[in-house]
Amino acid sequence: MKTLSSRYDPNGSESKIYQNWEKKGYFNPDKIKARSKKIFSMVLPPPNVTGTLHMGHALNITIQDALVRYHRMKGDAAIWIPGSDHAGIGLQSTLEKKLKKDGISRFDLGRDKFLQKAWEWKKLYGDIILNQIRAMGASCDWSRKKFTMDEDYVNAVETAFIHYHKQGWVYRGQRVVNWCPRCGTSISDLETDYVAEDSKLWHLKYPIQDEPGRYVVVATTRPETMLGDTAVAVNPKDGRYKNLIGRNAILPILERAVPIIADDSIDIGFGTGAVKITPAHDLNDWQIGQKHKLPLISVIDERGKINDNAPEVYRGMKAIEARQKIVDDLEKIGLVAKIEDYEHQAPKCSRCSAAIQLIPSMQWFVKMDELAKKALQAGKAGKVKFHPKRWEQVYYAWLKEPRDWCVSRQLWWGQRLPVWFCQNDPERYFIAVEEPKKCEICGKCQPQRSADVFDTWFSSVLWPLAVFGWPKITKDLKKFYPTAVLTTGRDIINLWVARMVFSGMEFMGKAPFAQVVINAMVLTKDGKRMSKSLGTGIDPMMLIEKYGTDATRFGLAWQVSESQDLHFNEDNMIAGQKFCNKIWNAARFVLNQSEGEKNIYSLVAKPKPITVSDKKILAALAKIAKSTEKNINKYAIGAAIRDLYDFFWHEFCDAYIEAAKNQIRAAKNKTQVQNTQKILIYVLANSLKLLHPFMPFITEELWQSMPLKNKKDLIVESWPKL
RNA sequence: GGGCAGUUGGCGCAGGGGUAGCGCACUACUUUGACAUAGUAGGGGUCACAGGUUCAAAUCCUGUACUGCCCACCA
Repeated sequence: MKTLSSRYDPNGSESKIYQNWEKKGYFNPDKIKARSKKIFSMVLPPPNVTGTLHMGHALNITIQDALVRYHRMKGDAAIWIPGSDHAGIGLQSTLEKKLKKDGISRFDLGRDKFLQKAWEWKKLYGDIILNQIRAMGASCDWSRKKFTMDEDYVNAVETAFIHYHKQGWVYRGQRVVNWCPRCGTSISDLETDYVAEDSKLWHLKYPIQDEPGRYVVVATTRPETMLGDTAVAVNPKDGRYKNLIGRNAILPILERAVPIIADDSIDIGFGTGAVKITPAHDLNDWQIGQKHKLPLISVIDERGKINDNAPEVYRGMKAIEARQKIVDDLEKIGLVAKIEDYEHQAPKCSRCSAAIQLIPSMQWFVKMDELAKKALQAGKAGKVKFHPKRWEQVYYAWLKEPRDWCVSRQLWWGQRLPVWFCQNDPERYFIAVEEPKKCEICGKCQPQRSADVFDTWFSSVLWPLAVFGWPKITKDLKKFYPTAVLTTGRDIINLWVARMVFSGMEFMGKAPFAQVVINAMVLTKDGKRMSKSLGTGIDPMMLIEKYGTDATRFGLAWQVSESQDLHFNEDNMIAGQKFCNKIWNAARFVLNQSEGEKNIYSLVAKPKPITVSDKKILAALAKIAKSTEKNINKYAIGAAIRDLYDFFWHEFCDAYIEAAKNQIRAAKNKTQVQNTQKILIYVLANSLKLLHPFMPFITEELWQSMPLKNKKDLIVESWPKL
């Protein structure tokens, strides 16, 4: 083994080893013979093609790859499907930001040209991402990779929508939605971040009609919405206002009369106990408006500006500008009773951070009642289990009271709704996948397809079905659905996981995965969120170049514990690098012992211990094999790798290898020497197997040099049974 | 406002009713035929705080403080 240098260098060998695995088809279970009847299937949560992979992805890939490699070695038909997500609003807003730097808006380009640019972006980043996944050593089946806008995937999306439509769960309606004026689209509650902002609570005096000098004082954080007020509401139990109920207040400036109504939902203790009601621009007010049949006066448009329903002086102003002007104008006429400092939770677009406006808008919805019930039942029946268990609370909390799902977005990048509007009667529409030859409404016109696209998640939630060919009942779908385990971040339990469960239940009658593993979140060393914009992000590729893939994977896995977020520390990659070196050199020593001898040892027969050290190391090996398996089955990969480290470094290298040197020196005959050598080979070989799921490259490389009989590549070797 | 986590040596973390552990960093010695990205030996912690249960608490219970995350339409 003179060819092995005393330092392990990952850079030369990793990509060659990966190519060899891929070439031999090991990632595709159709190409290798399963040794067990079990099937282990998994889908990679598809990364967004918005940018490159981050440490969170790296951790997730490390964990998943360890799982799939373990099961492959167990002899299961193991499959792991890779792919990527078109990330509707995410990519569109990223691309628009980039265009803006060149002074171009998407409207300057037009839909077709913009989409062309989006596809170029997708190609560029999609390829980068796929190469990153490879560099991580991920043993996923590239022959089956998917993208959420592949032709067959779009078909799956449309099929799902039409199915919901046939069930009567799809409806179109005007609702107050979160609207991002920058992205120009509705966004969901889940895409809205609330940011604490120092603001004011303005107490405004609304004169009572026919009673000069009397006022009702309302408290608001958004005075500009006063332009669209259609009522003032008080709690019916509130003694202060009892005699005002049923009368009218006059909106100042506008001189418009609005009724004073009673509603139980009003909190007597907050502000003044009287609330201005703006059904068009507030969710709560919308509901009150529905209940009391109040008119809807929209005063803010889709660009976040005051529209023509407002007095001329305010028209065209941004909402925030109008706010100041209205307060000034009211102060001039003495109708501001009080201004309090107030910390307001201001809604922001989670994609672009623009201030969200609530505006009424025509959108498409999917009713959640039946679907949420299915996901809830799947959980309660134990068909979907969370690790750690406590995350199921998040899942249940949301499913208990889900809002109907607004599935339409006013974006360009995405799958378009299969909805067609009649040109002669634009309020009427029908649903069809293919471009219709004639209008199903009037029979004459050439109907126009809706410009809306689906919410990104509408397609993402079909991932575990669509990657296997659904809606076609393919061989893959039959064989690999449902998957075994989903590993993902806690931030998308509701957005993605819960909805995948009901999609699977609805379309396949089975939950799409039995286990959900919620990974630790990778934070900076100081516990801050890693983000490119803050400059706190770390590129996993940089670590791979610096330390090698195995060391990077080791460093990540080493830091993982079940319950904790992970404060990323690069020192752990150094530990990984050192560990690789340790494995390398231990192997060098062991292989030197058997120099010149090839293909002589068999792992089938366990060697006989002679000395106390022999006994100890064989017992320790049996123990670590058992605990590693147990840890993997519990998804405790951090515990698994930490125990393996201790075993290999301390019990094998520090204790046994040192003892072996003495044993060989002190041996009375050749048999005794050979027995020690045999144990060294045996323990090393099995250690390489146990380490392989976590550190695939160095273990495979060393395995190639092992003097073993009937050896296969390590990736498809059998998991040790000791 | 509700919920969930965390608080253990300088840093990052594991453990978990009965002499406090790991990696990195630190100190001393060692280039001996696997490895100086190493070995041997060592220094360093009243396990956030206050009560309680117990023969025994870092570990279980209650409360407090701080940190972080999630959920929620409080105008």
